Amino acid sequence: MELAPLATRQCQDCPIRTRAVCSRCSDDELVALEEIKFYRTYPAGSTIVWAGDAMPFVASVVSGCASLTRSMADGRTQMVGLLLQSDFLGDPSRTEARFDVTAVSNVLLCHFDRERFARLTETNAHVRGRLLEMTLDELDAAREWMLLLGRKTAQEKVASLLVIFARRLGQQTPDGLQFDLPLTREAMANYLGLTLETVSRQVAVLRKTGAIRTQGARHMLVPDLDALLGASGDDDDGDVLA
Amino acid sequence: MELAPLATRQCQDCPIRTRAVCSRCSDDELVALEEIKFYRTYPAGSTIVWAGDAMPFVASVVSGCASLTRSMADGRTQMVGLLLQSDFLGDPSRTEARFDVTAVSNVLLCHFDRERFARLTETNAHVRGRLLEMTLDELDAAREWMLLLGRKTAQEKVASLLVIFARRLGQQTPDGLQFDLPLTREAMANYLGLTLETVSRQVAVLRKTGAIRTQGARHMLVPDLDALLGASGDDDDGDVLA
DNA sequence: CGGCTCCTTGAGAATGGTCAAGCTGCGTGG
DNA sequence: CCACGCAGCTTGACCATTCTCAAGGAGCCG
Repeated sequence: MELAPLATRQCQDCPIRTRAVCSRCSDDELVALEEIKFYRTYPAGSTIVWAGDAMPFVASVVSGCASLTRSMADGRTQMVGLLLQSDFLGDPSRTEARFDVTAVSNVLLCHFDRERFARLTETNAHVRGRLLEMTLDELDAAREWMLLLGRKTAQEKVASLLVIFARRLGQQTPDGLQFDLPLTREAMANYLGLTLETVSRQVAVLRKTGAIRTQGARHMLVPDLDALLGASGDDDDGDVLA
Repeated sequence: MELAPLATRQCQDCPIRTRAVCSRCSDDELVALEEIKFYRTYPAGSTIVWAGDAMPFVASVVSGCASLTRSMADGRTQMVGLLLQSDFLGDPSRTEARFDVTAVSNVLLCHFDRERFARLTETNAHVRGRLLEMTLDELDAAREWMLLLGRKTAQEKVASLLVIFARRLGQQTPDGLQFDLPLTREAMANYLGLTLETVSRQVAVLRKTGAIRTQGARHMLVPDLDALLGASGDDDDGDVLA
């Protein structure tokens, strides 16, 4: 994974160059960003920030998968966002994190000092425009997720999540779309507003009805995405997730 | 309510001048906005846009209350946003509405032609900056709401909603905070991911425990906001709603 | 005084949660 | 190289919260 030492990586070679917050920048704008950026890796399971902590940076996800979660005093927790490659973390104008951010898999972040980044957005229309666009997309995705949380059955919830992963991570094979689940049953439950037992049972049901086939707990094969979509309650493809 | 004929209203006199998307604009920037704005009223219950419709405008809510809802094919619906005074409706870069927008009470909107507004945000840093800020706030609120939908009990959900209204609409009186609910039981249910019967029963429970007093179905008195907050499951005030 | 819409309340059903036991796969250390 | 231990997963039995269906009350307007 470490193609070049992190400290010397150039923006031009960046794998998320075309999709991240910097995607519209010209070469000389990149130079300004390059000056305030720094990379850091987080091992799977580690916490990137705690809700309420000072948030000295914003960042782009270069690789890996991180989750945003919100918890109640008695321990109930809800995942409120999933950050994948090229997604943006943080709010330039907010000094405190509002959610726990956790590395689900090993994560590589491209950080920017928050204050300097905020000042840069004052003058750099490309960054600010792209950030606005990404934020609006995330807002739509969050609202779509509210429909799932408020109105879908356990069966539909699990099917919906599998559809998302099938679309974003799935490899086409003769037998159908194949992928490895990045989340544990517990993390899935936290995303779906269910218990891990219910998730496990509903995966079993989907397997019995033939909507999916499995190899171990994590490896999934979707022979017919439309069948799975049917089980998800999304008639047409009202798309979900940032 | 109609202090001056709508067509002649000046931005300087606007009740939402200090909080809306235009709040940071200088006087000459307002002139540019004034040129592309137009007012329109929507009676309570009417639909402002349907999901999937062309969206030729964006707008600020000058007065009243509107809801964003998302529905499934079989009729299950979930409210995904509530727009109150000074909130912004629409996405300058999106040509189609992604949600049904409905007037809950009589609503007055200050519209801007979407394309011309989008062009204006290219050059006007104050508008774009404020829009980004408002969008990030809404994203936070949507995520807070996901915790409610996914993890709170019916009791906590109803209490949480009443806390929001008490804070945003409540008038302080010797007996406590007083306000009129802008939503029907059904609309509350659609916001909370419950049925209207469950909402009705939980309001009854809150009345019996003394957390609220009522006069008719809609008028509420909250003698002790902290007691209601306790019932909402928010220990400290992890704030909700934009 | 109807005839609405909105709200309340009850009885029974069902979805999903809780508690509990045991399985699987993997890494570590004897 | 095998045994142990642990994290993650599955499955079962039972239970509780919330939903569904149903009937009726309150307030408002014509």
